[in-house]
Amino acid sequence: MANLTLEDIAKKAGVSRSTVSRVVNGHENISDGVRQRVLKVIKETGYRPNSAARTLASQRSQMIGLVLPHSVSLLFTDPYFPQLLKGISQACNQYDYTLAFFLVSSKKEEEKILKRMPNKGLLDGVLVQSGHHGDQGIIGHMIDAKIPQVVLGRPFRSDNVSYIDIDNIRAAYYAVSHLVRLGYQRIATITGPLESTAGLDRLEGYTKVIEERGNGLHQDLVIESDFTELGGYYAMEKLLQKHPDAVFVASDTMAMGAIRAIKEHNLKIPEDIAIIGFDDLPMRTFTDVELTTVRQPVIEMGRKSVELLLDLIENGTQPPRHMILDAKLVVRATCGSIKNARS
Amino acid sequence: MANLTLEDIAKKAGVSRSTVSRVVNGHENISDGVRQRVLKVIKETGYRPNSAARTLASQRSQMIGLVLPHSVSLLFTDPYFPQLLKGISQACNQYDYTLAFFLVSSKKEEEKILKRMPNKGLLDGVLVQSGHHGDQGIIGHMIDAKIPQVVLGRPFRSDNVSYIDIDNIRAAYYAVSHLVRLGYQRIATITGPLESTAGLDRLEGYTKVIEERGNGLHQDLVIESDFTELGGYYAMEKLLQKHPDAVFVASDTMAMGAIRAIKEHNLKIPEDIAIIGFDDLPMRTFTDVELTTVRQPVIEMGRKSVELLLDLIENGTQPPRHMILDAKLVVRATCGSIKNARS
DNA sequence: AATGGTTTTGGGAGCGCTCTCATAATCATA
DNA sequence: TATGATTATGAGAGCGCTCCCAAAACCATT
Repeated sequence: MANLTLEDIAKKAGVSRSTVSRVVNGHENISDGVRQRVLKVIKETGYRPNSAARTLASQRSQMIGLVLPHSVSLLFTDPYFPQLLKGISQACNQYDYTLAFFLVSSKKEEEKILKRMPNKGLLDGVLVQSGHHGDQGIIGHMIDAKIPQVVLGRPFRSDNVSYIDIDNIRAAYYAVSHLVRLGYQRIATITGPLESTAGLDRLEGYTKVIEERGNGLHQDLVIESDFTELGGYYAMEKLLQKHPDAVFVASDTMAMGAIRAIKEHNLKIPEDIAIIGFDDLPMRTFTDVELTTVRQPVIEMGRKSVELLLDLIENGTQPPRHMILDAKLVVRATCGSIKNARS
Repeated sequence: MANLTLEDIAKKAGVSRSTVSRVVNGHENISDGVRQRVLKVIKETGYRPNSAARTLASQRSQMIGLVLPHSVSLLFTDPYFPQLLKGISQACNQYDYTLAFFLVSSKKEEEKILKRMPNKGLLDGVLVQSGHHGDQGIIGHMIDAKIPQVVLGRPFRSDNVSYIDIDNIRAAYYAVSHLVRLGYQRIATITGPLESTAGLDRLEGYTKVIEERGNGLHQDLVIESDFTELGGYYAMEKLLQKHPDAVFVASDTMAMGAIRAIKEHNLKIPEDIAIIGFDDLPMRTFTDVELTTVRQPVIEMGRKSVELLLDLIENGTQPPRHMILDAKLVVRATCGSIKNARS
């Protein structure tokens, strides 16, 4: 009963190995009688095909990798990742692919992983979380190794690579416009790290609105931070000295830190300072803040990235494709209402 | 340059396939000259061994699976999982194993995954997150398929399975004892789901302390919940009617909910109600609460579980092993001090 | 120089599957 | 019933590696 092979099943069913293979893989042109007989033997014996042999013969592993580079491993406790993983997992399960997970927590690990990954017969393709300068190494490595690849988040050099992302510039533009529309005058921003495209683009959206408004862009209302709660806290501490009446914070996690700083100064949200975040993570799981924020469709992004990658695997790498998903502003309590802003 | 095989390298280096294989796998008894020559060719050509062929020939995939069953997929946004994943990943990287990730988000997915996983040549072993009744199916499946397995968290039937966990009874006992020592009189508890061993054991630790104290166990100070923030919130809402002066909450996430409820009633922590949580998750990333809690060594648990599994894979499954790690009480602000409790 | 022991190398037989090609069975049509 | 077209099945050649066994090369003895 231990480890049956196709050949064993074939013998028991009185057919050839090829025929059993056809049944297992659901090919056509099998007479019904034979199929039933083979299926019966398979069920009785509990036969499971050997994945490695399959991979070797077919040159397809039915497995894709997800790489979270060093630059994001620090942020890994952010609820963004469980969501992403959920979307990716669901798609993998749906399409019968196995997901190999690579969390790179140090430069040393990166080397090891990069050595192991391009092995033929291991992965059919990879998803790489990106957005940071430091990730170009991994992305380039995959290109060199000719492994089909989809990058999550626009990478810095995107001309020869497929990626999926939202339009961060537009989303930020829309969020900040909302603050303008509500009548806020001194609108500040806490940005993500500016070695990330997300950080850069969200700042660009902000800048665009402020410049269009025509009152001029105050550099001291712009503070770069790092997508962490603590970073948001310190950035807000500094910002409070400049007395903004609204802040566009480039991530929900940083927004939590900013809110903590504001509360410590006994200021009220949104009465004294309005806040808009970015991500729409399930923060309410941990806090009671009704954060106005930009919703990133994280789970959907995970799903779509898998679908895009599988398409790339099936149909060759043709010109790289760029998939931009919609983000939308979710208005809750922290941005205040028009009435409030005017009073 | 495309896909070189051992044979190609052998030809280029003027040796046999076997010799190249020996060099690649770091075997001994290779003359230095030959080794250098082969290594040089490998470097020049960028040769990478074919994983599938290796697996097929050696009957080892160097890959382990991590299964998060349906019962935990709902809790997956809990920061517990990123931490666990981090520990597991690090160990996998260290020992040159690849991690296959299976998040089961529905019964239907479970079937598919269980069909795929026991394939020979896919996984050398699996880690199964557990603690719930519902997971016995998956655990049993692995036993039947004779796949080496380590369960994360004591499963309900643990006699024929290896697992790793902390001593939840002792940890809870210790935490509640601390509250007693501080002088609290009406100590309540919000439990985890009682179809989980963790929920059950933490309640048992609580019960033991209360009974030993001799004032009797008040059933209305015990409320079962579900490890979510919202669950903690509602449980606390109910509990507040019974006027406890301290609450042992069986998870940090629930504690956050409980704290939210307490604040809404304008009660002070710890002056009016003391709180002890469980997990020591990086909650301070999201809130400013200085939560007294029981630290689970989650990352270490991840690491150790991999080591245990690899040991099982190497040395056969012998009698199942049970590894119990230490948890310890981390005293912060929410449990109050002796002074405070007496005043 | 012959003997026996130790390293180092090569050859071959799989591992269990897929996939093409050839053959056999079946069917429809004249 | 013979003919060709169609469908169902089998045989064989790999996929690229590991690992055992035998042969060759090397080494130190006597």
